[in-house]
Amino acid sequence: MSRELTIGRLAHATGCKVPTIRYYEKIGLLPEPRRSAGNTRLYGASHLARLGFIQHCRELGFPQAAIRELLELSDHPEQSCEAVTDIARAHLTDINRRIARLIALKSELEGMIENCSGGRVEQCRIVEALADHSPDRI
Amino acid sequence: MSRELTIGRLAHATGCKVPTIRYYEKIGLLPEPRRSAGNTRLYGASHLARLGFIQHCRELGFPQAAIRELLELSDHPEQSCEAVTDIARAHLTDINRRIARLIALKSELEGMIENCSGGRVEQCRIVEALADHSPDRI
DNA sequence: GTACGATCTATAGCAACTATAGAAGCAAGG
DNA sequence: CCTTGCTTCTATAGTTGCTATAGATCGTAC
Repeated sequence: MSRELTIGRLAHATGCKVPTIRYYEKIGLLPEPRRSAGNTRLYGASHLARLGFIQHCRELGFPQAAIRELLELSDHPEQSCEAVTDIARAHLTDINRRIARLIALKSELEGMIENCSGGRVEQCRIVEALADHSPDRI
Repeated sequence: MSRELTIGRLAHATGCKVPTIRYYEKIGLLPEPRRSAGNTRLYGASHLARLGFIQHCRELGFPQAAIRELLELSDHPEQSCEAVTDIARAHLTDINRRIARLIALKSELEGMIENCSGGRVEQCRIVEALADHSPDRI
């Protein structure tokens, strides 16, 4: 009769795995839901929304600490949203750093692969390049 | 009188941290070195080279399993280097995937930040966007 | 009533380290 | 010779973000 969800149904509704939901509860991202007589977790609409929020943050790559702050902020709608943009901007900076690094790796790897003519490991330019380690090469 | 290195000197020579060197030994990437009378690890030139190889692989983002294979291959120089290029190419594919994903995240984040006019959390477009979770949005 | 799935708890594992605690070694100065 | 102080040693726990496992119990359908 109730519209409450068991953990399995919540998982199905959000695409989040069951152990992950329990994990989010354990680390305090998701509040503990009420339990049925038989000790089964029962979730309401607020849990569904909050888990959706968490998932979207995770998909965007926000670390747990940032998600914790964002949830805290969204729980206090009367505050200024400056802190929210700060978190988002910090994350954006981090993403840009990671992109730059990956692009550098990409070209180094491509160069290595290109130079390899496909003989024996003995003459392999990839192995050679990997072995040639000078600390400030990158 | 010997040119052997203690773990600290090896760390200094490679820029790798001392616990990391012991960790690489524990997981079998670096062979166990001989010990002094007082049980101190003593490394030779081959360890230096191998650690350099490992570090370069790590800098390029190769996962442990790939490094293990690459080391194995470089220990057998008479084999064909096809397996080496396979590993490198697989890693390149992975890097490209990660770049694509990060660029997508970057634009989503940028869009969210741009839309935020900086009022209260209540009206914050970032929080709103995060709360709006539809599974195939990404 | 019984069989099957879902749920429960607690624990261990993954990558790839880093940090900590407490003991023991080693080199140089007084 | 002995102390001071740095290294090194081992073993263990913590990090992030989960995933997997074991064994017990619950809920439901037949």
